[in-house]
Amino acid sequence: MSETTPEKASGHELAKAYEFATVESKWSRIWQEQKLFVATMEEGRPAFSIVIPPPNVTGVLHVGHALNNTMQDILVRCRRMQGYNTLWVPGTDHAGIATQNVVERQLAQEGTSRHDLGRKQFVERVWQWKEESGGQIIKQLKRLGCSCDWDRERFTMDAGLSRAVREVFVRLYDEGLIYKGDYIINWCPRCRTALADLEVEHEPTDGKLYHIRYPFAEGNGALIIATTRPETMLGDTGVAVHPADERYNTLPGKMLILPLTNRTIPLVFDTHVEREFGSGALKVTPAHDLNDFEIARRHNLPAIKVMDDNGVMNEAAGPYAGMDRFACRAKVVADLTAQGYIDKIEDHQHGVGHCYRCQTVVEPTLSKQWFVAVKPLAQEAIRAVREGRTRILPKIWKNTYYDWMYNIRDWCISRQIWWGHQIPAWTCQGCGELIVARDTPKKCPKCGSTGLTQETDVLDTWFSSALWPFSTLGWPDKTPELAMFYPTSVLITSFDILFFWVARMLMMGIHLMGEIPFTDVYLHALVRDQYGAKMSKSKGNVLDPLEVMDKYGTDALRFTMTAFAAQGRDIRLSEERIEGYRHFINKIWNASRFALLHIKDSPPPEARHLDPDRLSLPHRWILSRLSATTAEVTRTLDEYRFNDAASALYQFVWHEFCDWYLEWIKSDLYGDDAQPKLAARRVLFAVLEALLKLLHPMIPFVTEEIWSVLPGERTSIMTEAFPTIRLDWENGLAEADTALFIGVVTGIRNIRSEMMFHPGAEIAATVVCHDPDKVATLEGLAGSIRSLTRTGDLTVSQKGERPKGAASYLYQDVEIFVPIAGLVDVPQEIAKLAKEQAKNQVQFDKITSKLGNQQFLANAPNEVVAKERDKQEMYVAKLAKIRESMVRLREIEKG
RNA sequence: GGGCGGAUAGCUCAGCCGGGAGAGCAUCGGCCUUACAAGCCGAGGGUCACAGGUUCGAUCCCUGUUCCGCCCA
Repeated sequence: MSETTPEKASGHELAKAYEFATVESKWSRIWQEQKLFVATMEEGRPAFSIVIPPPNVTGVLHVGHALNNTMQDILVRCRRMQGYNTLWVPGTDHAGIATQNVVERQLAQEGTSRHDLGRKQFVERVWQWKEESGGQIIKQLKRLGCSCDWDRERFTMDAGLSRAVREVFVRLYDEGLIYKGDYIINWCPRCRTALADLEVEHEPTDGKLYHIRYPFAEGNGALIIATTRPETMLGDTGVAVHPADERYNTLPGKMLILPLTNRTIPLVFDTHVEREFGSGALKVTPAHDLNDFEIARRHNLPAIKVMDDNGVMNEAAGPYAGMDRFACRAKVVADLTAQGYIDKIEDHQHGVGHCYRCQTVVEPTLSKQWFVAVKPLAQEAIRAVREGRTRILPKIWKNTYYDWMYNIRDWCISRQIWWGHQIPAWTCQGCGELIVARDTPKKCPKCGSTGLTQETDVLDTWFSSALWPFSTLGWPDKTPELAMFYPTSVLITSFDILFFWVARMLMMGIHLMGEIPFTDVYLHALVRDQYGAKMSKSKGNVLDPLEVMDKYGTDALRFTMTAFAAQGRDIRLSEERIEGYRHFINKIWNASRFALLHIKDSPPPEARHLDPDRLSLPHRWILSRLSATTAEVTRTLDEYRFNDAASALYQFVWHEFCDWYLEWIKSDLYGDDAQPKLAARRVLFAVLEALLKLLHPMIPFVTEEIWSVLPGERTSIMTEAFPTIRLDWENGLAEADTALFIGVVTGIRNIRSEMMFHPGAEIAATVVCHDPDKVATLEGLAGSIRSLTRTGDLTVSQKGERPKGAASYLYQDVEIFVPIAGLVDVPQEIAKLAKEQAKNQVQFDKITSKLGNQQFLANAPNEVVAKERDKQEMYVAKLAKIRESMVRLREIEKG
């Protein structure tokens, strides 16, 4: 890269206001045209890789994506600048149910349906939709500035990934880890598909608890069972009680009559019955409840399905056949009441499962489905985390991960929809043989029949996402990409898909690659609105990142996200915060404009050759701060403490570089003295370059724009080396001297402000300090102090008395006086000092009693004790000064 | 029912291995000072939820309580 960018502004000037819109679109285009995001694969360089958590192809960018991808981009841009071979793989997820729903809604509007179209045409139609309107989010990620290698964009249904899916399916089937079986699964009657346990959301719902009388088949009396779903009783094949329950232990072998059906069902004893719930007797509906299914298995009870795939009662429900499940519930209750079987009905709150895609109440149903036996895979995945081969961060999530992994149940992976990877299994019409194969078989290997029908179900979308870290790198082929970039360096995602995705990637990666898919997992918070509510369109509290970018600029959004990325559970975002950080972007812009006024004729400095020993205090200080800030940014980013990195930079740029350094060196920059002027220009230039580079990963657009107009031949700032720590620049003495300087300047300004001097008015000031070193330092800085405080006469001395009629300020042991002829309100000054005295006395007493405590002296570390002694000394000096001043003031008061 | 997290300035949140309570925003006062009013200068504001305990010393560690949020069943 040696060419300069064609859009380079002329004359090294920046527009008066930062116009983010044009700048952002310009750089987005140039970065992509120049292929600056394309992964490098050079020998001898360390590798850094991330796979993007693939957003749904139906998705549009929301603030969660903005947060997630900003974090990834920061790391990727930073590592790229640090010289790593860097790859960030982008892509989208086919989102089976969600996408199918979108297209089905379209069809409904056109007055047709997927069934009218047929499977083949429907799937074509979905592809068409995907090509035309899917993947909007990719454009939006580009707008966010994400430096993904866009040439490697993947889709979970593309040819390569589909091949990987088939390969995995066949391998796991051959290993006996995938099987087909009858089992209770969660059924969504609206989507008409099975769901995995994870895809069911339990919501507390107000319902009723129905206590129903089941009469004994022989003799009088009845058992009372309690249920929240009375309609399922039509499928009851038994009643269970706990074997140790004294209420029922005299009843072995009894039969009961199931009301409304007159079926006779047995009473069984099972230790899984909760004795405290209801009457302690449980109706057993094996075809519509997971626990009942397991009880039934233990007692050989049959299963009767009473509902069809639409949630409508079937023939087995007898007279209730054809009724919707909820209508049936009402009718069953009415009939039971009429026939005297209802004991009582109570209000009851319980968790009801809803489909995570459409919120329909899920029905547990007995069904033939495909499953992954995940237990053996989970064991390996647990071990990888236990042994620290994969780190889960923040570590509070480790236990959640273990809990889930230890209690994991087989994963239902078949879905009765059309959009997805059709299961590579065929049934022979001739002999009934089940064939699972990578390539579509021509004939049955057993009987030779060509009458093969493929399984109609498709796989859970998460099955393909679980392969993402290696399928996107070309697996099952052995590619150079896999060799260089697998395992990936870090996965950054939100904690809510720890189970859905992270855990499954770990299982699949370890099993199929023999190696973990990523060394770090960083789980970040969910973004909520300013009141802590989850953002949702129905609540209308959505902050649309696209609107935010239009209004405040992408960098403002990105910096806000970075500043908010603290490790925690949620982030409350409000527009004011974004606005606040837009000001920061603007501040950088303006500071750069100022710098450019002074460096526009300068050649870029060789930072390496800056020798702090030959520079004056402001330069020694800012270089020291620059190195410290570089260290802080580097360290915090290594630890994923994005917010700390952001605040370190915010503090440095605004409050150190702008507020102090720039103001401080103005006298040199505007002065006539050539040597200090040149030094100021060189250091200013070097520091500006460094801070732009430090900021670039967080706010790429504004930094690139400014970079491009700096003097000298410029290529993209992206290709520059990230600043490194300069221990030779770090200078504790310069920092201490500057703290003193700032303390004194602030003191004088404080008096000016308190005494209501006009900001333009010139004043005189006297600074008194017993410490000769400090006096010497301050004398050397007198010129700067005067110009930053508009002071004409400034006296610095080791000994001095409080001038008559002067306002005062105390910075540590430094006394500052500003004479105010006749303006000083003596009683008010005395009151001020009294307050100050009280405050300091409290601190002094605290320290003194601490130092008088033998236990403290014996137990506290020496450095803590020494620190306390220093503080005590400082307070002694400070209190002496206050007393002295008060004496003088009292004398004046008396006249 | 089991588990996890949170409670710190008006708001949103930092606060590492226990050693003088911080930031941003908001507020108040003064300024269009030649990079920036999207700015500058100055100021005020906290019983670190509550009650115990450990310790020379607790916002921090331990126990309990209250409230809020989340996950799993």
